[in-house]
Amino acid sequence: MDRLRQRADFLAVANGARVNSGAFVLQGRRRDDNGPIRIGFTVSRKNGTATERNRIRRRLRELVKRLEPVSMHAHHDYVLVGRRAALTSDFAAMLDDLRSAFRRLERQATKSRAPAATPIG
RNA sequence: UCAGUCGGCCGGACGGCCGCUCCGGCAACGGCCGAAAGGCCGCCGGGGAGGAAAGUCCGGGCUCCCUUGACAUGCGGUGCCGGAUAACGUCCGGCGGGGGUGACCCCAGGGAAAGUGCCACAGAGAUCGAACCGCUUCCCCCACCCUUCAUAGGGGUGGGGCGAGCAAGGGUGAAAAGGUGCGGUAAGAGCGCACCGCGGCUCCGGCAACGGGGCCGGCAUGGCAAACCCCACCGGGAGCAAAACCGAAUAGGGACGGCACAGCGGUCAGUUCGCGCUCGCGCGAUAACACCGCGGGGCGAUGUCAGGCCCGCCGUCCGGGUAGGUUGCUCGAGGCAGUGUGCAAACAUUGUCCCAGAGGAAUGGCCGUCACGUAUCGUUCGCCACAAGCGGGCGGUGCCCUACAGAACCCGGCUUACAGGCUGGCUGAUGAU
RNA sequence: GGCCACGUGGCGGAGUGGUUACGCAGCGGUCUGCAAAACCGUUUACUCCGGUUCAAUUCCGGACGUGGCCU
Repeated sequence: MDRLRQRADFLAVANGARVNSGAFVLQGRRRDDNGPIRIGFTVSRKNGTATERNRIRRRLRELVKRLEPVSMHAHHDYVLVGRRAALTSDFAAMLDDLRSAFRRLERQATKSRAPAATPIG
């Protein structure tokens, strides 16, 4: 699993499907190549000072690490947008939220996109 | 003991599980790629946020641009004196002014007798000083009183007017032209005197800012320069998203080659071709270059008008350059300890250490134990006759489970934020000896 | 990360060392059968903390906030 680093990639994922949750927003997009899963994190200036933003991003990163890899699909890009609630929310509860968010994202993707784009993995 | 003041330092500790990043090792082991050199993953060892990393307010290094140097002008900054420093608006020592009983704190603290400007309202007057009320007085007029039997005359008191003198007092104001006291005068006034203040000259101390003394001047010179300005000193501009190297895709530029000939109308055309017949006339068609007219798209900071310039497709090569990558990137005016010089800031020297280098951005996530703090409950001890109250110890529980805050090229400062704790000097008050 | 600019009523927006215009909005009134429009009156402000000055929204320093540019 790679990290998303280019600005263009982030913008592309932002146009894909999205799912809101209490502490974060999950965005996802299928890529048309054979690369690995890539995930990026976005925490904007509105969420607090640099220290608080760092902490939000680290907790989100830890969530993804703990997540079962089955939840994510190969050659997809994902972006987690941090919210201020991620600073103080209970860690186990956030993990459950992330699992359900991935399931909802998958349903949304199959529904909104052309039927040819069947989920893989 | 209480209150205060000025510094210095720290800013959780230990452990478990799972991770991130950089450097080194791959001599050994496992896996993958590769013909090999070797690379990657696992593995082993080590490093991994701050006192402010912050604000970006100053000063440097470094890089590019410009001048390719010096001076002047302009613009910006600094501003008691001396020192420290690579430099500074920083720091240290001193001077002056202000505040505090004191330790100590605060001050952009050069020039207002070079010039210009401003000083609202109020007030008579706000800057080559002034005279509203007022004070004094010569003369004139009026009223009353005294003198006289009465008038005149004379004297007195009060009021008014003109002129002269004055600036004490009142009033206005942030500020009114030295202040206080005594003398002096018609009333007053530096008019005279003493002290204080101010200015000039001079002597002494000090590198200097400045301080102390003497003599002289009767006093002139209101404030604002964080208003313009004058004087002295300093400063070229931009910033690591600087800059250097490598370098896709797309568009565009240049060269070469190939393919096309491509807006419409006219001229070209008294041409050429075809047809007809009354045989020199009629009808129809007529390419390119070039020229003319009309028109389409694009271009100049904008609008209108006029004018100008440019205009197709494919391939190969060349140069610039974007995304992206690599470098810049951490050994430095470096930290710690000792010694010496100096009141100090600091400097010199010796020894020792290597101490973050990320790049949508690592240094973490989840827990446990302990310490600290705080709230509350229980218990116990001291002060007290008891109670209440105050203070302390122990235990349980809850909260915070730590404040402010996250390197982004690197240093020296300043400023701002900060739970809690440790520690040193000094001052005042009170008590005891 | 770096470099700039700006903070004036509820909103927009001038201005200046001496009691802050103007427009819209709000409130009250006149007019009207009731409204609208018009007219009259009226409430509300210089981001905060220090300094200079007799006096600061203005000048100086600091803090906080907002916006823009390089990317």
